[in-house]
Amino acid sequence: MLDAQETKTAPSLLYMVKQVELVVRSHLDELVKPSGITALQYTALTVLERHDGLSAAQLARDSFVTAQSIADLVRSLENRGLVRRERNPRNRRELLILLTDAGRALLAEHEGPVRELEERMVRDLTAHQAQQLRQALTKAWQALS
Amino acid sequence: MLDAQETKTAPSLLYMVKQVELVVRSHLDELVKPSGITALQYTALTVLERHDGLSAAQLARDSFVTAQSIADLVRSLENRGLVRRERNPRNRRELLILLTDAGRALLAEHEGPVRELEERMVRDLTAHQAQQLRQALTKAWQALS
DNA sequence: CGAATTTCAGTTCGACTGAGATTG
DNA sequence: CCAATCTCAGTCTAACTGAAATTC
Repeated sequence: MLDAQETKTAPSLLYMVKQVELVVRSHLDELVKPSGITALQYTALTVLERHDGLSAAQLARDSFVTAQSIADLVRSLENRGLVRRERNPRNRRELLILLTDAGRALLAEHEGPVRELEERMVRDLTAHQAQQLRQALTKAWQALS
Repeated sequence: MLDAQETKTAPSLLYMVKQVELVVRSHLDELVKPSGITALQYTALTVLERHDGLSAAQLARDSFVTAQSIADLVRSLENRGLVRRERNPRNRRELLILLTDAGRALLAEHEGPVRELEERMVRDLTAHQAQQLRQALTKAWQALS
C-alpha cells in the first residue's frame, strides 16, 4: 500500500521481492489452514512432490536452514501421516523422506486453489511477461546462490 | 540447488519468489549483522527512509503482521537509538516513528553494499530485463494486495 | 458507542547452538 | 580420523492471541 503509490524514491528490487513473498505467503497460509498445516509445511510437501525421497539434510540446504530446524517440520509431517521415512540402503546414515498417499491426496486437494493464486498473481501480465518473470527470478536466484 | 537443475516439473512462480527471497535475506542478514541488527530491522529502517513519520500500525499493515509484532521491533530500534517516537499532534492515539541521525548514518553505511547485492542479483539480466522484473513484481504485488 | 492505536501479558512456532551417536 | 547425517536438549526471536487504556 505504501510504496507503489506515493513513492519518493523507488523501492529496491530486494524490497519488492520481499513484499511479493509476504503477500503470497499470507494468501497461501489462508489456503492451507483448513488442512491444519502451515504454508511452510505445504511448500515442503511440494518440494517432495518434485523430488520424492529427499533426505532431511538436502531439504535443509534447499531451505537455507539447519538440519535441526528441518527435523521439527519433518516430524510434524510424519506425525500427521503425510510423509514416511526410511533408511537409504545405499547410505545408511540418511533417512529418506517419502510422500504417503495421504500426503499426495493433500497436495491434490490444494492443487486447484494454489494454481488460481498463481494465476491471480500474473493476472496483469501477458503470458510472455509471466514467462520472462519466471526466467528472471531463476537467474536472480542463481546469481545469488 | 535442487530445482533449477534436474527439474521434473517446473517449480511454480510462487516457489521461485520464495527461493529468491530466502537467498536475498540470507545475504542481507550477513551484510547488516556487523551493525547488530537483523535484515528485518534493516528493512524497516529503509521503509522509514522512504516514509518517515509512519505509525506502528501502518508499518504493521505494510508488513502483513499484527501491531503487537511490530511493537517489539520498533522498541528494539528505539533502544538502539536508531528511531525515536513522538505523538502525532493531529491524532493523539498515534506515535509517529522517526529516524534519528544514528539511524540515517546506519542506512548510509550500508547503502553501497546493499546496492552491490542488488546489482549482483540482476548480474545476468539486461538493464531492460531488470526494469521488466521490477514492473512485473509490482504488478504481481498489486494483483495480490 | 464503535473503531483505531498502542501497550501489557502470556503463548507458540520456527529458527538457532551445542553435544552426542552412527555411518561412510 | 574426519565428514556427513540424524537426534536430543536447551535457548531465543519473532510471530501470535487476548485484554485493557486512550483517543477520535
